[in-house]
Amino acid sequence: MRKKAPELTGVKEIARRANVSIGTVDRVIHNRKGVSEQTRKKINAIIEELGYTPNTMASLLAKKKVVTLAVLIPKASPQTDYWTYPLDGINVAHAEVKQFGIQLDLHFYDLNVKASFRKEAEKLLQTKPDGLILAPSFVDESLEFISKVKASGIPMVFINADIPHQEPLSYIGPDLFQSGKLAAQLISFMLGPQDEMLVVNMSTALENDHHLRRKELGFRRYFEEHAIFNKITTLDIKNTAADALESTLLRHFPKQHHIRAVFVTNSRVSQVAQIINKHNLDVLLVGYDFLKENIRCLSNNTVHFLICQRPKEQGYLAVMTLYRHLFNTGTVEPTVYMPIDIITRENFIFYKA
Amino acid sequence: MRKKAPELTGVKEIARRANVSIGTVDRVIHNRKGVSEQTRKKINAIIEELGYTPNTMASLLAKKKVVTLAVLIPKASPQTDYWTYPLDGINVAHAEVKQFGIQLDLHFYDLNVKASFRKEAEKLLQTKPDGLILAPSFVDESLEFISKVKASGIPMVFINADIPHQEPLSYIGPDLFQSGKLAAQLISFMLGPQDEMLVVNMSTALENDHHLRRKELGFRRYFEEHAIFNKITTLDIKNTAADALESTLLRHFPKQHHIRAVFVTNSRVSQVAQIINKHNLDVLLVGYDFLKENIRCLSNNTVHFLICQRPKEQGYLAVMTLYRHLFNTGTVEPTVYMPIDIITRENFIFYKA
DNA sequence: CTGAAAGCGCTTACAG
DNA sequence: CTGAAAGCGCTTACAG
Repeated sequence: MRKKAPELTGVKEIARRANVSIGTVDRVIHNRKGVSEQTRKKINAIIEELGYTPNTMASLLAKKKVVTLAVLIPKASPQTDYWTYPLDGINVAHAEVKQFGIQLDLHFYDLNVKASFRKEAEKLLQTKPDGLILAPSFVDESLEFISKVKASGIPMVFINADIPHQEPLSYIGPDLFQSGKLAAQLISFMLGPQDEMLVVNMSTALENDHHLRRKELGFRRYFEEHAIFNKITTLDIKNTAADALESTLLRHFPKQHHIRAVFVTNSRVSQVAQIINKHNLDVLLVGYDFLKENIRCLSNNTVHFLICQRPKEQGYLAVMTLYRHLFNTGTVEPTVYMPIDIITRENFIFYKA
Repeated sequence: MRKKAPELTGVKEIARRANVSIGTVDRVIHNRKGVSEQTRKKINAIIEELGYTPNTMASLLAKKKVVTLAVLIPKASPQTDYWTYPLDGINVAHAEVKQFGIQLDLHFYDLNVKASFRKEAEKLLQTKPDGLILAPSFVDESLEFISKVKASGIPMVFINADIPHQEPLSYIGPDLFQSGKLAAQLISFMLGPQDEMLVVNMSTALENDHHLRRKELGFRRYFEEHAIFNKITTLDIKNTAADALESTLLRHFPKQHHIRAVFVTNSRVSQVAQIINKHNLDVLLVGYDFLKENIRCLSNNTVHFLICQRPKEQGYLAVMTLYRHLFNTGTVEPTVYMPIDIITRENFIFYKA
């Protein structure tokens, strides 16, 4: 680690060459008004010639900016720790950028209580953040909130679920349809001519249904595209209590059943696994998300494939995207679909969510 | 974005409270000698009380440090563009940290020419870098080089392949054995009782063989562990020319063959795919790496699974690890096994290598 | 063992 | 339209 050569650099050198003060150079660099066209041109030419790029650290230091990023996502519930992962990613990213004066303002809502979304959204708006990370689970409530955010010009990143026609700064999350197709492909590898399939949509709340629907559509599309005509039955389960689930499920597994595979369209696959295991049914089970219970099912071979879309990375990228946007570092993609990862018993140990 | 409150912070505030100059505070912060035990204690107490952490940007700015990271990896060859990915990752990471005065010193060697490794290694050492990223493909040559690097105290990160007992600052790469097990699991899903399997190790050079061997071992281990006794035949192919490959391969696919699956232990799976396709053999094909030719085989359904270990991320993490080490930001893991990703026709579009 | 001063490269009032 | 000066939080000689 040696010192740089001590010649003049940066604004000073530009100022020297242009025969102006560094203040004027600064004005040109930031396109501020109050500079004659002539000096502006001269200075820009020198900047060009020198290939000058401003020193971010010096700039940040002098500005003493402190920017607040607000986060509004579901809280992790006892039923599922899914939302701990995006939060982890948000915190990791924050650790990397907080030295630039970025602070977080975290808000969590209850996925079972719409009112909690409204309340946190309201609180959040009071603080006038410089950027927002939103998981828009409730469509109507989100739409109302989004319009307010837009009105105040706060840049916004959606994670985990998109809402059409809202055009946030960026959407970072899964392509649900495609993940359904992937599930279908995995199952298709091991499908005999007589085998049937079950699609299980489990959700107490109706408002999340369209997500599950997208996955199911992708799933069915795959077989259509490949002219595979095995029978597929859909099961919509609203009562997800253990015994209700068990009786519903068993009704579809009669003595002489031909069901070879079950596709559970969300992270509740472990509940299905338990029942299938209990009754010793020999089926291939595919579901979603790298959760503790699900990993356990992978280990004991009751779930065979988990599809996962890097929830942690979604949180990480959301912060980084806002950082890049607010500090003018690099460009921002309007849509970032996460890779669709396949997790099995043999590769989950190295997976990092 | 508002200004911070204008109270004193950092070294100045500490100095004020301790009734010393900021110079003395600086000495204590960096454990430099020349401070009485008494003042040291007093200052440390205040630092503790304030929960002070130094401002990295200010520190970096004042230091004007420029640190050089040397990179020694294979060059991408016409046969395979694999090594473009780690390089991509290295460049992305560099873009993120170059504002901190980090520069790269890139060196590439030819995987078919050991002498090229020696030569580049020699050149690299002349420049006395502050850190090194090494892909140690040739074991003996690497060992020699590593001992020199160690002697000069340069911190070193291995990527893509490990060398036992060298204890670099960090190894970032795959667990080959485990990836072989994963390949076995994928194949096992679709294996009938009479089905046989083929393991194909393709390599002109002997020195890379132990890598392929590790994968094969993992592959075989899986079946042992699960008491699956389908026949597995190994094919070691040194002459990888198209026609030689074809005739060797065909010898193992007689008219009444029972070979259901072929596991190619490296990225040359597309060469096998071509032959299998040409002769209309109906087998499941599993291989390695997210390369253009391989993706094409995924698309036309001649290769079914590609196993991939994020070469780009390996490069990215290598730079970040050295950065963290040299700038004392965060901790460094001695071994970082990459996730073992499964790529199929239905998820490769969102994969980012 | 300690302090005062200059400086890193940029930004921000303020003065003219 | 332009310049001179102070300052961001830290580091580095240098002086004592």
